[in-house]
Amino acid sequence: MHDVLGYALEEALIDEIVKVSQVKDVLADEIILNVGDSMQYIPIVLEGSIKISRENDEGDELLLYYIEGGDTCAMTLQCCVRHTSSEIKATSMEDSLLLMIPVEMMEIWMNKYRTWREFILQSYHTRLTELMETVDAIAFMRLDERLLKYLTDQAKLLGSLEINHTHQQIAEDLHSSRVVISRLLKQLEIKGKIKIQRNKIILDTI
DNA sequence: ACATTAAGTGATT
DNA sequence: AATCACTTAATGT
Repeated sequence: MHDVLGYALEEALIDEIVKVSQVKDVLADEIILNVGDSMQYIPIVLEGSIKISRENDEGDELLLYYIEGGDTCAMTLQCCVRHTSSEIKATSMEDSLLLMIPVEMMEIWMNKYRTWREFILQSYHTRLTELMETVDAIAFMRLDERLLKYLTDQAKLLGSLEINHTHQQIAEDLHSSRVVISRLLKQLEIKGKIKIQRNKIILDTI
């Protein structure tokens, strides 16, 4: 744990974190938090990666951003502090390790530890920056560009050039339809940017 | 061998 | 770029 958080947080705080929080194992593609759920814990990703997406009542989805090692989710913090239910859905992208911190510690540590305040503010900032990046992508990029960005982002995050998703899953993340994604992927394959296999897409470079 | 699920295709809006 | 209707291919039992 020290390797992920130690650089940012002071010793006394880390000691407290160890005392009150618990570690949770999640498997790949597990839904950690659904829209409407409420949170008793602030999760911090120790290992692995989490995907944060928006979802409406019809089940339409849109990927917002990812959370990696050492990061926490701004939206979750928000819904913890205000005791409202979640506006977002969190899904693990691979087997991951989460550090679950009881909500009530949030306020106490905000007053007590400067490094905790900075950690939380920093987290808000990076989440907001990432969110703007995806807004840009949706507003200004053509779908084929967005798709390629999606693929390279996944590859970077999972540290693998192979992406084990069906066209359907990709379509859901990008809020498009399966046929459209299939066709765009075919075009990318013809251009030599990717190779397509069943349940799998391979890029030759990031 | 058969059923199920993923991916490809042509036509239409 | 989305949707429909249909085909083909891959995979599990």
